Amino acid sequence: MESSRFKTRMSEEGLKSTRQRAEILEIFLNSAGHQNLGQIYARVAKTDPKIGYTTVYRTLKLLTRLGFAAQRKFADGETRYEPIPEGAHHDHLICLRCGKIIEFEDDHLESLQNRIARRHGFDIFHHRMELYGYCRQCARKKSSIRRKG
Amino acid sequence: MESSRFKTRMSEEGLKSTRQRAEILEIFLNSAGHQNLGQIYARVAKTDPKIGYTTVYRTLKLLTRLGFAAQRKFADGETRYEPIPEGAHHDHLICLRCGKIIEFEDDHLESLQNRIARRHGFDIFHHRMELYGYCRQCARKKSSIRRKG
DNA sequence: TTTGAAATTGAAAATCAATTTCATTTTAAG
DNA sequence: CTTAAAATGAAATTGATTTTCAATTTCAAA
Repeated sequence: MESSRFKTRMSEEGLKSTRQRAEILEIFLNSAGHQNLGQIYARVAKTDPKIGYTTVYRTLKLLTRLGFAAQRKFADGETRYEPIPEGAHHDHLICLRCGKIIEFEDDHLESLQNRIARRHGFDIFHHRMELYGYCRQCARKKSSIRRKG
Repeated sequence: MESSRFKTRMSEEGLKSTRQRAEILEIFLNSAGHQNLGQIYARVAKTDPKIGYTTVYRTLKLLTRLGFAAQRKFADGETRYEPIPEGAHHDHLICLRCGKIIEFEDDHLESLQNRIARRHGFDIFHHRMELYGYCRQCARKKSSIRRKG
């Protein structure tokens, strides 16, 4: 379970386990990925209105530092958090109409990146790749109320 | 010349040509790409201290809307502007040590993106791709004072 | 060339998310 | 238990971006 890994990691860092941190992790992991702080706070507050926004902010920052969460900023400028999945690195497809965010993995992309980096003498640590457009459903409807991006 | 294209476009939009706008475009085009507002304003102010920060801000926004500039936000969160180059779309390699930003084009990348998008039923309008690591010079030195990213 | 409505400018103020402060409370090691 | 260190939460601060507004400038029409 993630919550015990979280406790272990906190202990290792000389940090303390608190009810608030446990609740925030719990809620964060059990809700859809790619939410902003306000959304996460709203969920937390619904469960426990005593927990402050600041604590949610600090806990998400901590989760990010300890590798349980990743902070994402897509082209709309909002800061979102997603639980870090077990598997490999992934990138994102983002629908400009409905806001849907889809994660994908692609080995060819990874190797192509390495080839490009080598060509320019770079030693790559990480990357960011986002594809913006219309998802299948939104491409069908041809209305054009765009969001984000 | 870009400045006359700029005038034409402004006229088309019912906007007015001003000394300030002309100077800002001039300075923007004649300095290195990928600068933030503060840096651009500093250059403008050196040429003409009467021009206000707000005007530089608004003009860069206008240049972006009219397609003369592109706004970029890399992983360090800073907002930068680059002149929009004639040629094809390009992506970025960013050095985490010295901050160097290199533009690159790669057709394979473009076609791979389309393949990925198709696989997920997306219709792609634009994308963002950034590779973060050490440039050749910084990879040689092995010091580790990281910046951005 | 003059006129005047509309647009622009620039300083200051407002906004807004992100972050810090600080008094109080809680945790957990000894 | 004790108690030092850490965490909490409300409020304040920061810093970048954006808006406001009175004064100025542009430019199309007369």
